[in-house]
Amino acid sequence: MTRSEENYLKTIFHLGGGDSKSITTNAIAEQMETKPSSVTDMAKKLSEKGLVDYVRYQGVSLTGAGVKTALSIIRKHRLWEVFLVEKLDFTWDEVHEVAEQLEHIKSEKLIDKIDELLEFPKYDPHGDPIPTKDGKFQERDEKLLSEMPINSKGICVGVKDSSVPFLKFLDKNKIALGNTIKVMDKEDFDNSLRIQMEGKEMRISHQIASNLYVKKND
Amino acid sequence: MTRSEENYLKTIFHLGGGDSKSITTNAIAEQMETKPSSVTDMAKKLSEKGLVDYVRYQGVSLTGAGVKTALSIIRKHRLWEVFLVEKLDFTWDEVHEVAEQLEHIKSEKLIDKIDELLEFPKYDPHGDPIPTKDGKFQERDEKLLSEMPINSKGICVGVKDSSVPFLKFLDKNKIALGNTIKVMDKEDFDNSLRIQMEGKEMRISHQIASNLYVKKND
DNA sequence: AATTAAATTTAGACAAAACTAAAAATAGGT
DNA sequence: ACCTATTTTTAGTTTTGTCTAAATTTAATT
Ligand SMILES: [Mn+2]
Ligand SMILES: [Mn+2]
Ligand SMILES: [Mn+2]
Ligand SMILES: [Mn+2]
Repeated sequence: MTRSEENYLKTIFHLGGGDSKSITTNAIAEQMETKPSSVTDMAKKLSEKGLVDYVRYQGVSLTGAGVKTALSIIRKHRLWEVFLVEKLDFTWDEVHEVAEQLEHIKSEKLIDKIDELLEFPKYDPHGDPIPTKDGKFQERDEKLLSEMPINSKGICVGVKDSSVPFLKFLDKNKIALGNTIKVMDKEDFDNSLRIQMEGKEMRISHQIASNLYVKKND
Repeated sequence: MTRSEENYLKTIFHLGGGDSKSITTNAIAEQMETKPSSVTDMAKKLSEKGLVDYVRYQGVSLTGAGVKTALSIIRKHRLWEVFLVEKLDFTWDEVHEVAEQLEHIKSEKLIDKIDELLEFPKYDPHGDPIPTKDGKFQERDEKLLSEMPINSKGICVGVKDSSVPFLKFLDKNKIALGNTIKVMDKEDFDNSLRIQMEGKEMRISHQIASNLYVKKND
């Protein structure tokens, strides 16, 4: 399994190709910042290896083996992100780039020991669930802050957009995972929200609210 | 800097090419288990980049920049080995293979933080010195056990051969770095030694004695 | 059903890193 | 100084992963 093959499988999974949904070569190319013709080549190769189902002009979806491989890469990526934050004091906007490299290290013992050292975390620094060794996901009942009704309360548990600028913006505005949130009011005009975060009142644009995951209280 | 280029620089350094000594393509090829013609190709490329001095039919030696790069890879390799042993309970015969991968991770912050987490170790699990961030080596006054005079005492500080079979042999015979050693007697016939290790008497073949580094007690 | 725009694949090329086989240079021995 | 064995390089090929440009298929519109 080459690094490139692993990256393709991971991307296809993230685009939903794990649910036997067909993902177009264009979508994959755009996500990976490469050309559709390169994706076609790789689709053939992965199909040969039994990792994807590929029908010409129709797109690809992951086979069982493909899902399993994708999940193992994602597991490694997220565990390394936790490691970097918890053990080496990286900030949550710094970890992704390094994890993109570390996720390709081949040693089952290594990642299992990292998992143990971290005491088997369930979520990564961005609130994304970490698949277990046998490829199970712990889904969480969460919704976007923008979809919470007025007067509802919850806890901030994840980000949808985990780009560096967004994460830095959240830091600057003291918005962190684990914070309590109460929706006070919605502005019809621009869909902005008035909320209480950790008791402190603030105004939040729709852009922000639609990229924050909240776990609703009861 | 590609992974392959880094491996070549590291190998040339280990073969002595850091002291402006010329290393032959054959020697490099043998060490890397590749073909001399492949080494020639890479010699040209590294020469183009100013990392080695290459004279056709004469071999290569590292430039200043080449030494600096090689040392940074070796530093990473050895720090990761310490990490694996100290933080993840790997044995000293398991670490090299994984470190061969980890040494190529590109993040200055990562390796500096690992260094800090380990409290700036000076030697790796095999007793090899870890270069500092600015490329300095802490050499140690050590000699091979086979060269110690009768009745001299010392401490076991490193292995010359760090192959898996040798390391496992040492484990099995309770020979570990840090152990005290006293040379009792030498057998002229086969150059074997009678020694005391941690007070316990044992017999050691020349093969073993010539692959163990000892720091002599003044 | 025919036309056309968009998506996708094919064909051909390229760079990196390796290999094999042939050619060239070096070094040792007479 | 010449011959020869060894070392080293060159030339040409392969594999992986990418690209561009051209051809093909699909899907949408009339
Ligand atoms: Mn990430
Ligand atoms: Mn993440
Ligand atoms: Mn090693
Ligand atoms: Mn070592």
